[in-house]
Amino acid sequence: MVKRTSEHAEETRRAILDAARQRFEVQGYSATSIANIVEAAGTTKGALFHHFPSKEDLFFEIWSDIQREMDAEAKAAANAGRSAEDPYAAFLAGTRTYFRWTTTPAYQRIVLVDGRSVLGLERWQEGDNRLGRGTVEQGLRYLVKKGLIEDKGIVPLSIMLLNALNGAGFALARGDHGVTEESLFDAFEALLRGLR
Amino acid sequence: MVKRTSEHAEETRRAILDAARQRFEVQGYSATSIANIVEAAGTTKGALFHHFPSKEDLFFEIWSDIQREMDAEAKAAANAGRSAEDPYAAFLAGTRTYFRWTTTPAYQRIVLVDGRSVLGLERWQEGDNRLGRGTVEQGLRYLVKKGLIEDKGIVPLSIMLLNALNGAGFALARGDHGVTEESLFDAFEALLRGLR
DNA sequence: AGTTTTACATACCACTGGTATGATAAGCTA
DNA sequence: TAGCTTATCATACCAGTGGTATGTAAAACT
Repeated sequence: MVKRTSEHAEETRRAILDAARQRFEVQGYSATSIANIVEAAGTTKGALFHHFPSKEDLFFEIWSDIQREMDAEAKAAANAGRSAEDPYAAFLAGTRTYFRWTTTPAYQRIVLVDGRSVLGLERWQEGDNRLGRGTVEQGLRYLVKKGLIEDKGIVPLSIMLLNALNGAGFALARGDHGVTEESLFDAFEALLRGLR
Repeated sequence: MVKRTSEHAEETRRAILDAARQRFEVQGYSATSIANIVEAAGTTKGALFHHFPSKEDLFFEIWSDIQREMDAEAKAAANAGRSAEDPYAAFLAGTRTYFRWTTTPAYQRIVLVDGRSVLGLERWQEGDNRLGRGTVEQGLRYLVKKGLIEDKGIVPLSIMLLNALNGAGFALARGDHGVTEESLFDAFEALLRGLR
């Protein structure tokens, strides 16, 4: 006998989201079937398609969740990292948090690898601009205000710095020869401070 | 009546590669079915699976071809761009060629988007290191030799610069607000020259 | 001339994401 | 409370997928 209260429906929804997130993270999107997900979630295809219009939409919701979590954490780190002595400190604290995220399997697999191919350019751009990049841009504007960076080309700069960190995260996770978290972040800091 | 000479076999193989490359470029990997490819190539599944062990292997061969073409062109541009006055010139010429490639649908869709998810981390890393990044590293070492850059952290730097260009290519292709080829490459040049 | 190998073509297979249809409990209205 | 609607699933089914097994004719080789 199955319950049909709205609270229980929310439980089902969460179970599906959690199971899918875990599978997407370790197996990737295409290797994870709907049957896989509902089995792990202890429910059926009917429930999944009742709560989500398609596998792609389910993925998008998980993708958005992760992006939001990352963004909130990075912003918090930036705020906590403010320093009277070094105006770069807040920005660097935020980017370091982001960098750490790019080394996690969840962020790599779901956001950086599969996100690009599953969601089209359009939705990817939307989320990308609103979250990660917007935060970097904000940080750069602060540095401009402090007179540490020229104010032309902030958008191009934010694009490049963010992607530089993405690549660094992968290199670290792959264990590329001759890279450590510190050496990577040192290089990033050198790039940033070189702009003065 | 079908010919069975080895030359004709090579034609068939090429027809499959060409058809697949075109479809992968405009539709992406997962939206392109084997049936699609063999229809466009004017042959059958039997022929495709005779020449390629799997759809993934077929993709890998196309991916490798594109990477090689790009790398050869970038190296040629770097050689042609050498200048007695500006030691950065050769490096910038090479990276600009790479940047142009990152704005093409073929490179974006096949190498930067689908390549990451279709091939695993392993094969992706292998190709990435051997081609694109190796070339950047080589260029950076030259700048070090000229005394323009500190010699610590060349590997991290090459990782970041290459990925910075990747992101720039996407931003340009997507028509992100406030980005042009020149503004992007100016920002890149600023990052590089800031390392002095 | 006879045998093996190459180069396909065709028929099938388990499985995929998605849909249509049921079914039952909860909520809502009169 | 009776009767109707809606939310929440469950099940049966579908066209299409990548891949395999089998068939077949031409070429190459002995």
